[in-house]
Amino acid sequence: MTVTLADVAARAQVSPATVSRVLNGNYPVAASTRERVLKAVDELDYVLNGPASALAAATSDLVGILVNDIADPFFGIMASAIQSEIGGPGGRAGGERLAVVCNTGGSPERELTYLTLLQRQRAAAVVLTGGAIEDAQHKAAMDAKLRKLADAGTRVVLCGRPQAPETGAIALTFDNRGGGQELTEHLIRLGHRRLGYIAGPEERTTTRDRLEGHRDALAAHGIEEDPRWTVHGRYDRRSGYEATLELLRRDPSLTAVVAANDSVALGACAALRESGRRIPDDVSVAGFDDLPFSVDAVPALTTVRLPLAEAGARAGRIAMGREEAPPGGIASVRGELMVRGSTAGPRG
Amino acid sequence: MTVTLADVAARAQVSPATVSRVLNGNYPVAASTRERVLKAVDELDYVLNGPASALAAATSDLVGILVNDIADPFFGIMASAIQSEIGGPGGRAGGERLAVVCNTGGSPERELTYLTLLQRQRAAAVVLTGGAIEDAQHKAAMDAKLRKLADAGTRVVLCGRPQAPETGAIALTFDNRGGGQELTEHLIRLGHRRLGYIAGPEERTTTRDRLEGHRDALAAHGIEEDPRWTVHGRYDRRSGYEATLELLRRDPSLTAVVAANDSVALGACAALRESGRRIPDDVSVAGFDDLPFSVDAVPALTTVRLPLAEAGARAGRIAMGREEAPPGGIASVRGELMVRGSTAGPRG
DNA sequence: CTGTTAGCGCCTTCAG
DNA sequence: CTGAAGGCGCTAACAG
Repeated sequence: MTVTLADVAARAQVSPATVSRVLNGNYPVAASTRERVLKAVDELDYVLNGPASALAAATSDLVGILVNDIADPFFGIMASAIQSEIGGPGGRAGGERLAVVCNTGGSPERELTYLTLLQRQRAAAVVLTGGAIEDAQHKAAMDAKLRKLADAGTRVVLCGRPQAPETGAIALTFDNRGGGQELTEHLIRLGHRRLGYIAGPEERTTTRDRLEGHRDALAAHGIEEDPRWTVHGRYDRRSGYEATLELLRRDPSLTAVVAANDSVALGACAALRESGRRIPDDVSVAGFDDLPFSVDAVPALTTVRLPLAEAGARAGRIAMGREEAPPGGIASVRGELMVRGSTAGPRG
Repeated sequence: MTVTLADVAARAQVSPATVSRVLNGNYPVAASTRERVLKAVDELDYVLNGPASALAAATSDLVGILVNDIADPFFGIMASAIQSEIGGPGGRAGGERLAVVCNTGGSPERELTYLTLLQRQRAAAVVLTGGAIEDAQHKAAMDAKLRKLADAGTRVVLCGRPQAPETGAIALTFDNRGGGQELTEHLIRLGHRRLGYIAGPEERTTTRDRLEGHRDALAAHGIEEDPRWTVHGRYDRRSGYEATLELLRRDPSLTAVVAANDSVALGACAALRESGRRIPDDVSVAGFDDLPFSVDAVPALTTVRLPLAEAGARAGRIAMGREEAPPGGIASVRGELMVRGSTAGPRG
């Protein structure tokens, strides 16, 4: 029914082993026999059986990519970059590798489940993107799982996620704290003293790091933070909208709103406008990430650009062993403050 | 070194066959033995070998998703929705299925290559998203490939892509033409007579359908189209920016610009503003898709909402055989005109 | 450079 | 309900 290696071998009048060799190209084969084999492959319309190949060779051409939300460009951009680097020569039979994108939705259980599934597939590598969940128990379970993956020969790379020592994983972390600090310092320099902060979900490293950076800046300038000025939400525009209304309710005199990311900032802008405030005349707004749409906001969003595509590409290369891991297995990737129209000095 | 089924069997004092049966849950097993097996699995920290399992059973738990660009929310949203529906019971050993997301970048070769790779993996299903490339030769190659996949038992579903008769694929198409027509009619009703159109890349069904809808509307209202009013570009904001400058150069008297999608529309807005035109006072702008950021544009974008998440979810269910295919194997999904602030009557 | 020989780890009839 | 046995399709030593 289905064509197998043996069929090709018979037609090309060689042994199955030879066919395997020309297909995998990892072994010397005479040009003439190779031709013959390729011809037979073509005539028979043969397609290698991946599972069988993976079983025999004890490796697969699958690379796992864990993301919180693939519909969010923040993750989409990284996933795309990772994917663009995992192909190329080196894989089995042709060198093309397949990206298995796993949408965890930020759920600890799904994260673990996907890792097990990837382990089951004997994935060649796994890249975990975005912040981690700050639950001690979950972290321990994750670390144990990552260690097992690494021990089984799967390369594990973290992209935009804090290092997990002792797991054998390579980490490319984002300097969220530094970026957050720079951003808030920018606002303080402009003269703001009453700053609202819309944080992401609690128990997330990204959320905490950015918030800590914000507080570092406030502290450095002797600004005492009012507890009313911080609200937690999700990383989407809807949440930014609602959180902003809440902030305005708590303290209508805020002159700036710093958002956990750009999507949240867009929601904040909408809420501010609806409440009759002008940006940046009445209230300044700042985001984080610098996603593609941020420059098109009106006014354009002041934000911290994270080199998502570059980091993803690098993570992909490291995962494939095509780039050396950074010294110590960890590298911090800095963000760049992008000052645009959404921030200005407070009125008066 | 690595734990196998046999190890688990030994520890649970049953045969490998029994272990396999409890793991796959497709066969009656006494509750007590099941307990014992599960306990052994747990104690040994056993993880099923996916490739071996797939080889023996001749099916896998992988589902392919082809997208043009995963960094684009248009595809990210569909991918996310598809993914959310492919899990659940029905798969091997636990019922979790893995989504293999393939970024084709709109390249015909990559599209074909990925399909072969998925075929090699014996994917359980494949969902192709977004418009197709309109090259006769490529189409023939694609159709042949889809047919082979279907014949091999892989369920093939098209989501937002025109039907491919004779391939055994189920199609959920978007009514791009109808949406395009409605959008332009809206502008015409507002009084516009000089409308620029920024089309997507040539040779794409989506591009052509939307453009044809636009022209249908013009024709229906007896508006003769000036060849200068149409420019082709890519589906990104940069392209929209450049195309708009080109349109303005060709005919500064345009009162409306219709863009191939929302990202292009954002770029158009930026170009118009930079050229000193107000939106919608001087020029109206319309997009397509209604991506999440479109409502946050200032002014908010008039566009055609495509139910991407719903369509993706449905495609996922059909791919998993959890929802019946539409009659005739094809269903057209309509868009909804979203009238917002970026369009208004022309001045004067 | 090429053929032979064993498995890789699991599933699935077939008996019992 | 459970065990035994064969094979899924391919690769990786070994020889030659």
